[in-house]
Amino acid sequence: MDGELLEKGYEPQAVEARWYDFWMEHGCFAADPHRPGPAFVIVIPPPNVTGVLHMGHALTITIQDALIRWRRMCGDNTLYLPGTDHAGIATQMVVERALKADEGLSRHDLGRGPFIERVWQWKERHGNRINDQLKVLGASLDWDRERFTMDALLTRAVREAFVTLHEQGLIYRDAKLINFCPRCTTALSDLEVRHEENVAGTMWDFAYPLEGGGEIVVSTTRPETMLGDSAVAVHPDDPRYQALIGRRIVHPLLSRTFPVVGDAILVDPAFGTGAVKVTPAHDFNDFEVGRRHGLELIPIFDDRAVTTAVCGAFAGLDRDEARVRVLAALGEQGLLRGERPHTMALGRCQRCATLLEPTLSPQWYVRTKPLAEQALAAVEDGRTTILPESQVKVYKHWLENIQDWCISRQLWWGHRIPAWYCDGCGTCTVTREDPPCCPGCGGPLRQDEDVLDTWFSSGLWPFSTLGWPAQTPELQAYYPTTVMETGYDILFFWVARMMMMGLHLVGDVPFRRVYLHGMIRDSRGEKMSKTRGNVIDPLDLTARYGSDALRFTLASLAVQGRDIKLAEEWIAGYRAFCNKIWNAGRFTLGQLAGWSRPASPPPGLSLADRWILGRLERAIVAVNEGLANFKLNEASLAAYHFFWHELCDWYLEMSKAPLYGDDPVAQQAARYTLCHVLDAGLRLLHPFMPFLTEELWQKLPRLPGDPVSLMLARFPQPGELPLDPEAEETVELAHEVIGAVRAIRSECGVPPAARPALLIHAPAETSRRRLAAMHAQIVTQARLGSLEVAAGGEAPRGSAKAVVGGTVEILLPLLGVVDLEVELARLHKGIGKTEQELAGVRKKLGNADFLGRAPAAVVEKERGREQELGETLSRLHAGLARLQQALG
RNA sequence: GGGCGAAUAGCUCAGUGGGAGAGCACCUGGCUUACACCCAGGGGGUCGCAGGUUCGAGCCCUGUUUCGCCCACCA
Repeated sequence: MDGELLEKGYEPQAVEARWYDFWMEHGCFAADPHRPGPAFVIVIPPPNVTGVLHMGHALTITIQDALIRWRRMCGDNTLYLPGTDHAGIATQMVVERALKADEGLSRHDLGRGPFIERVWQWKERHGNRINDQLKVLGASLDWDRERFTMDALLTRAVREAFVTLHEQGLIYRDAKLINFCPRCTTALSDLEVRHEENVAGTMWDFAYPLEGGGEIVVSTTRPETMLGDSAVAVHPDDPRYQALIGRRIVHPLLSRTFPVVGDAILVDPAFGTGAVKVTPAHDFNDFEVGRRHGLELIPIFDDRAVTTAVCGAFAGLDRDEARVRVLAALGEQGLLRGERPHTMALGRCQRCATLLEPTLSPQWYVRTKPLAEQALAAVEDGRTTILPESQVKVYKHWLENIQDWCISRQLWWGHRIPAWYCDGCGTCTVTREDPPCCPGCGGPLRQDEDVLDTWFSSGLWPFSTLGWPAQTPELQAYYPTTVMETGYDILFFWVARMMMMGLHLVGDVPFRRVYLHGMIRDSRGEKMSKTRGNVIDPLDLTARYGSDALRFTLASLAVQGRDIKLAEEWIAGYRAFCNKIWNAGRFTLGQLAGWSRPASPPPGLSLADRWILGRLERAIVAVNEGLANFKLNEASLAAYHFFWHELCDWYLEMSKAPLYGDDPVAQQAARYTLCHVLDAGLRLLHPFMPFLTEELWQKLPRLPGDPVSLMLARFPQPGELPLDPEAEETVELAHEVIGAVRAIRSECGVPPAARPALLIHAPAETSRRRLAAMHAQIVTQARLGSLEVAAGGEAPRGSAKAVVGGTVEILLPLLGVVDLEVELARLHKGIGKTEQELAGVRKKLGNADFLGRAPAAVVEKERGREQELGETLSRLHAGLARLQQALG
């Protein structure tokens, strides 16, 4: 010990700044696939390269890093692998915006190649900001293994996956209806559609004239799509319309005709007019009707949802204009039959909120059914388990009803689809290596313009990052990974797809365990969003409270399956806890200055020493169990409770007597214990607050063989400390006595400076022995002038009374010190409470059914309570009588 | 239309069959030589509602109300 003094108050900024580089320099994060020991692997859910740290990241990092640090300290061969996602559409939009703002150019002005070059430049300059932010949080990631989904290595994996699936017939190209965003001008998968419910809209009725006279009235929320109608459907059994099936309708605004068809699947005769206009090229249901009846597909919108030439006089209009003009034209012709308010559901673009247009377009798809079956089986047979368990149902339901996955996007930034078309012979070539010419006719080729859905490459992440398709040592040592920790919001987007891809391509599950954390909300439970203005910035919090406090807060609030309502007061509270730890460290280091730490316990451990070691053992069990079961709240709170309310509140105070005293044996024992429990406490807390614990641990006296960093030190394991029930009972008794005296002092208003004489009557010899052993501690902690313990006798006149454990009487003389009336009221209250409790117990014991059917142990326990409460009560009554005597 | 979750102290939440808990807030008293980011003491709850199972229910079952989320192609 160099005698260096700590600052009085804890300043997280200074402490937290100094350790990350230290850990890096000493290679503390580095994984080695050849190392012995069970593997424990977490690959980070890759944040977007464009991303800035938000609360969700802070939570995910807190949980993952706590698990990784814990297992690393337990001796596992850990790998925590970092990396980022190229995030196709998001990144492209960011760079496009910057391009527009800085140079007034669109991506089309630049052209594809130069634009992609710009995105790379942007990524190099601004892209990895989030990595530095992860370091601020203390994430113990192995940066030498950092990956990016567009790296050459991962691009190779994407190519391998695509070609393999294509060869197996699991990737195909087809022209069908797809959700298309007219603003992003790209197709989207079903998952990227944001469903908006209960939108206030309008339902219009209008009449279609029938060829040869008559009309049929249809209802619609999208009148403009009538420009693309190719049928009106009615129910085949509907007597109103049966006769009309097969007749033709004359399009009132365009020069064409189309039929009335009977379709029992689409049409509900009870809804609206019972006749439905059919637009096969812009509605998913109508598309199916079109297939069933061989109807014409008439796309009326281009990829920006502007009406095309087929709309004749209505060409060149956006969707809203087209609606207005069509309604006007129908009105002029006297065909409008009414309108009414109607609530409906709409699909919007997840990214830009634009109303999606179902559009007919050729896209690439993954045939998901066979993949989903494997993913389902792996969860059913337990190769992968999902926590919280409630999410298993959600996972299964989605996979059981899965639709084919549209993986092509009309973007520039992303993995280009490895398909080449020959305009000469019309073939499509999909290969691992770029083909120089058409393998069919030798003619020139053009590559598919589209890129892959970002989630396609994300789906390969657990193995592409480990070198797949090459059989690397990493893949062999670390696949399947151990835990996939992420938010439940991307269960379908990501988790389910990794399961499908990993099982199919690598042949084993990508992870043994899925742990899905909840969403972070504001203190009122609302989603954080820029528009609401309720976003809490984790970096702002770390700046003001420290990363340790933020991490500890998130860990303590992380209850399985629940969203987290985050209020700043929590963080402030755990900031105070950091200060508490700091000061406990300060005290300890002050006491241990110049002391050399023995490797094994010295003789003469006091009761207090043995007691705190017992409490430590229980904390060790709870923290390990909590972490093992992904109950971070239980683990962190167990460590918190031990450190503050057992170590600081009681042990530190009790240790002062031997530490300050002149008995060298007692002093040595106290120093040893103090050092040991603080060390162990820091280890238990380290997964949650890595910086502060490292700072203090580094200053503690070292043992030979100690590693360079706390993060490499051994995590306390259950069963290494002997339990000492006698010490625990003795100290607990003393605590109860001290608590009773303090309560009397406080409630009766005994002046703080007063040092009253305490008399204890304890009929049991065991109690007297225990109290004698704790004599000095009781005197100090209860601030007494003297303490006398006797088997029994007369209570001093005018004393306050409390009873501990049924028979131990606490007698504190108050005559002439305070108003005895106050004590009288206090006693009455205590008696009332005890009576109430006793009545409850007696009621139970008076029930024959309870005696007959409850387990013997439970009955025995209640009998014990009855006796203790009864004894307490009679002693309190005696005290009351005596007090009334003194008053009367 | 299905599925899921929540409802416990003023607030935020733990507590999966036997004595209602934590943190914050509140009240009282204390600058006691680690810490006022602290210490000690205290007040405060018919555990959403109604039934049921059980010797015993905050916890299990049924129904119900309110709130939230997810999934779903009703014009």
